[in-house]
Amino acid sequence: MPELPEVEVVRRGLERGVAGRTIERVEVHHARAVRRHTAGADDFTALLQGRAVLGAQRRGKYLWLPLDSGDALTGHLGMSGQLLVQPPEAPDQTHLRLRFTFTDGGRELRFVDQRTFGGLAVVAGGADLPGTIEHIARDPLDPLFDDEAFVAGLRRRHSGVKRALLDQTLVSGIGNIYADEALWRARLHGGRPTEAVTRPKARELLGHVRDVLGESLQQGGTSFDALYVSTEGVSGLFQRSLNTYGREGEPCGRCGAPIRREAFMGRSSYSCPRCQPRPRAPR
DNA sequence: ACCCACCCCTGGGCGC
DNA sequence: TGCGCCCAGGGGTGGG
Repeated sequence: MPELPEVEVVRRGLERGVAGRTIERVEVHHARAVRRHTAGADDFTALLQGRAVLGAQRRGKYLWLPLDSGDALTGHLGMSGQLLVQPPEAPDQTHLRLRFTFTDGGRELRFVDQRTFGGLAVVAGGADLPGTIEHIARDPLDPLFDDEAFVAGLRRRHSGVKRALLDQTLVSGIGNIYADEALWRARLHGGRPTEAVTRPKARELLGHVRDVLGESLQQGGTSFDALYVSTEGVSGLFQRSLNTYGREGEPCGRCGAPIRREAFMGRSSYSCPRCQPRPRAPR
């Protein structure tokens, strides 16, 4: 599951469901799920068994569980990953990749991932901020996010606004859905050159990003289908509030013009052709 | 710096 | 029914 609201929903579920518990056993059902743990699956399990989970942290779309060893169990959900907290008797999911049982004999943690773009790894000494995640910027809901640094960084770039929003080293947590939604609110086409975005407009855009992420989080995130669920298997509701994403041909909620879809970076961008006019030389 | 093409996968929907 | 496309909230890499 991809973007910040959905990942934050999962983080909260992990905080409630596994923090304070001690891992008893780890089962690797699919090697790809631990491919980022370069020392291999056996090393992965050895570093986890008997370790207590101290909490659940997030940076952008990356998650990590600090352990009492000082290491961190890091994870990224990719396009279709789920971290579920399930009773041991619950039947195995079709795409169950990893299972973690706990010494208290309670609910298991399961990593389920249809497309296997996601994965977990143990990062040595990474309890505070795993080294593999250091390159990720803070997200706009992070109290330490620096608004003015974002505004300056955006305007310093030579790129398109949407590319910049999707660049996790500039600002994290934004993916295809929330980039399109924030751009619609800001009446900006994603191809607008970043240099041409005024300081006030950049601040306004950031405000819309923050709003849309926050509103979605309150709704439990966006769930078009059963792939995007909380640790309890619950779907979010924000798809009802989307203004552009996935709504090609439907009327813009502001002006009524049919929402357009354009190819972008091998995927799709949705925007209002009237509220978000294409720049002369889109990027 | 930046951009692109391409890689990693599975499955659902669609046209034929 | 089945096949071949296209599409999907991710990121990383290597070459230009």
